[in-house]
Amino acid sequence: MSFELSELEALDIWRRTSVASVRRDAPDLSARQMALLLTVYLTPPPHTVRGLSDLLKISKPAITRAVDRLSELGMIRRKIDDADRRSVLLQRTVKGSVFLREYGELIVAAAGGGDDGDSSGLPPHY
Amino acid sequence: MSFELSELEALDIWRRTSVASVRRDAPDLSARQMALLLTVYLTPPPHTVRGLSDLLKISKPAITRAVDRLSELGMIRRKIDDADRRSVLLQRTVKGSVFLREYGELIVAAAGGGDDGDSSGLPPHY
DNA sequence: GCTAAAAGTTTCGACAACGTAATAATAAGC
DNA sequence: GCTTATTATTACGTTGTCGAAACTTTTAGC
Repeated sequence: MSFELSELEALDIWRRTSVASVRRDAPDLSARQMALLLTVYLTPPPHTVRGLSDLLKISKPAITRAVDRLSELGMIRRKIDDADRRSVLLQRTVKGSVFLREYGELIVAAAGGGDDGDSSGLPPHY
Repeated sequence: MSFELSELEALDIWRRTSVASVRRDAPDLSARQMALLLTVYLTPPPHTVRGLSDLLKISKPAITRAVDRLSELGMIRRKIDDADRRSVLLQRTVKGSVFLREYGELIVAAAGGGDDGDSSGLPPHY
């Protein structure tokens, strides 16, 4: 039962974070794009299209498109690997760091704040 | 500094969950769709298009489209409000409950499991 | 060097989602 | 009851994304 509660709590933190992010007018990233972005920022390099394709079990063109999108948003950068010029290394950017830092703050606020305060972005009757 | 670590930990849990969900071939929901779905399931009804539009600060057509998509996936259901037949009440479905229950399990696993085991879906070299 | 393999991207037709504006359908004001 | 307001959806033109297959560039095999 405490396991049950824990799942519900986890989902509710996820909800508060998602709602706060959407309300902030943050870019409407898909689950794939978010998973890719987080992987590039939080796991050790190098990050290649092929590697991410295997990790996320998504086709390479889908990775290319996600990188296209995240590049347009300035959150990721392509760099040709000098050691193997077929490969493209995916690198972090300042803008992406800022975005994820703020996202982390949202999660922490959603987890720590509980249901008090205004941090959840919910109207009073909720 | 512990605050810093907490944010990083939070983001890493988010990463493991997102990666696991994508690898599972779960539907590639956008942040908006996920926020809408979680709100319908975790906050008290009634849930209307108008209400969600205000809550998420998104246009009503965008809500309608998100509901269209989630309805196609069988995760949500429309029901006309008998008290005010202009309004549409958004209701849960079995399929949506199952999806979110499993999602909650993914979060709990990502948070509790740490970096041991195979639950993160990461290849050995990560 | 020449062929085969590998890494990424592009192309294709099809579908999904955007914001704004226009349109049903219903309720409220008086 | 007739007008006005409200709720939700549809129409529109544009842009983003999909999987599968074709293509480009570079490396590896020998």
